[in-house]
Amino acid sequence: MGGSCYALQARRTANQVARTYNQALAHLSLEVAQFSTLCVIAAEQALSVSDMAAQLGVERSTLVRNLKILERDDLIRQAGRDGRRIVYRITAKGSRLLNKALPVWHQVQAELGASIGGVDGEPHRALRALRNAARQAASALTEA
Amino acid sequence: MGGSCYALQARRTANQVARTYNQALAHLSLEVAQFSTLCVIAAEQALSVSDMAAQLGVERSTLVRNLKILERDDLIRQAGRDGRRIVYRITAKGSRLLNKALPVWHQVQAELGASIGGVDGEPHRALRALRNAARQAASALTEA
DNA sequence: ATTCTGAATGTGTAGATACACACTTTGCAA
DNA sequence: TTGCAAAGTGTGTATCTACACATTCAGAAT
Repeated sequence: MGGSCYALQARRTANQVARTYNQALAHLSLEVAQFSTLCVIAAEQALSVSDMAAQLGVERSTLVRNLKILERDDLIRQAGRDGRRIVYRITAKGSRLLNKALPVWHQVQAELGASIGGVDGEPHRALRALRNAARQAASALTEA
Repeated sequence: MGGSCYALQARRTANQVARTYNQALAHLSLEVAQFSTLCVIAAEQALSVSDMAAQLGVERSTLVRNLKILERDDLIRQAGRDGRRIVYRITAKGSRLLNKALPVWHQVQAELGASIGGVDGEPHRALRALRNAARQAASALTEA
């Protein structure tokens, strides 16, 4: 019964996938959540914290704590404010780390893709579909 | 680039799905992770903590902390040891809460299923495929 | 100029996650 | 019987997550 819960299935999958990346990235003392955040900041889109949170799919307050850790480790820094917006930029140290992490990330991506075997974008589609369904369901349930 | 990361996609999806369930369960002060754990214990399979952890797809040490919270809230209790194994059982309070949570859970499941639209088991298959791929990839990368 | 509204960010608190390490018990082997 | 290896469980530490609430600031209305 509980085993068919979408939340449990999704969490199990996310945990296992994250563990796979984290094991590969461990020697760099970098977790995949931090890697993703670094990638967004390195893209130099000058996003606000709120926009980054939306792009990463995490709560804004969650991202604030994660950014503090990256800043503490000197991987990113605040690059002034754009009005109320705070813009972060990647540091030289962050760029070096990201450059070391990228080939590792590519390797895991390739390994995962190979294990899945099917079309490359297929899991992405399934995940996005489930995510969107969850958003819709949340709205539907809130109204009721 | 980072946006195509399987880990990010899986995490975003898991977070969004969990949020949907959690919002629906909020009035019971129950989170979906706790709900899943309660379901496993209510099944009365007399599992060890390690086996439960495997079934739930979380680290054993993670489950230990989660069980402590359920025990603190008087929803489960230790039902003696079977050799080295510790067996937990659901309490009367836990059963009452679970009975209140089940219809909510069913509603969210139904809402999610409707939003997905396709065959019911389809997201489960996609999630399981990705999970297994991650396990395989982890093994492959560890050997290398 | 003052007030007010809303946007953007930060904090308190609490749970979820996991790696590394430590402890306890069991069963087997010398 | 004693010692040891493995199974099972617990703890230290750190990160990730998010809701509720607080704070700060820009721009608009009066």
